[in-house]
Amino acid sequence: MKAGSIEQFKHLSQFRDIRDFNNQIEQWMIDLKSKFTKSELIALKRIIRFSAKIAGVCNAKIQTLVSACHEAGHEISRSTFERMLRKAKKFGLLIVYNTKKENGKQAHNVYVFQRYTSISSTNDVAENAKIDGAENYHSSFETNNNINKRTENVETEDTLDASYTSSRVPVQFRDFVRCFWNDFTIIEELWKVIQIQTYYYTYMTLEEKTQLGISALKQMIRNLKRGRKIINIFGYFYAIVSALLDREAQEAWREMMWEVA
DNA sequence: CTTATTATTCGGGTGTGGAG
DNA sequence: CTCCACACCCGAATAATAAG
Repeated sequence: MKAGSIEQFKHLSQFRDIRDFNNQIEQWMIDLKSKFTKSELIALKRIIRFSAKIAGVCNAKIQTLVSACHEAGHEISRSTFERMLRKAKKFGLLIVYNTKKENGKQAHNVYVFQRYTSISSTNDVAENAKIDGAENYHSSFETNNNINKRTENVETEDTLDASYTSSRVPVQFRDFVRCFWNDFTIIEELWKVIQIQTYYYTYMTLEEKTQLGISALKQMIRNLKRGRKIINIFGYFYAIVSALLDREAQEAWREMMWEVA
């Protein structure tokens, strides 16, 4: 891969836009926040900031990122940054591509953030996977293998994946759900909940409904990760959406009262 | 409070791959 | 061959936390 301006790495981006990227990062962070040290998180936040032009792609070299941290008042050493990158790579959060200059010389790296991958709703994801101390000696080769195996399993499952989702479901919503349930039936069911609940809210745009769905989903995922036992995700989802709509209606009502008064 | 244990960071050394 | 520019690794120094 040749070095050069960030424009030519556009195709590497895994995200529709910056909001999509931020959503994904938020999900990663729920799992990974505790896996990084304080300084590593500073480094991570910095590289995320540098990945805005093309959502999720960063072509700045490490030294640039390190000095950017220093300018922001955070004294981070290069080693710390590299450690963060190694960890992030191991978790599958990002992929590092090497580039070469025109003359074949080794050049800067391109860091590409990946979409969040969670196999199921079970909360053991955050529990096991102790990545520190002795396990540092595991080669990245090994880790990559594991990740490959996991994705393979998902792909060869009997159920049809998210790509079979009906086009009535907004893409944004579909892509968010698929991180957790890559199954078109679940995605369509969840979207149905939104449709039913917002049926009489004729003023709501599709965009607003999508955002409502995503924030309700986030809340559900958060609670699942905290270990809450949820018997029926659809029922739980329904309740969250209902609560969100109630709150919204209440606020709208209050605003109206203000206008009258 | 001081001391012991653990976690985190830093600096330097190693390896790679191409250029001069 | 050496040099450069980078990623990667390891041990010592330092910081944070627990124990006395």
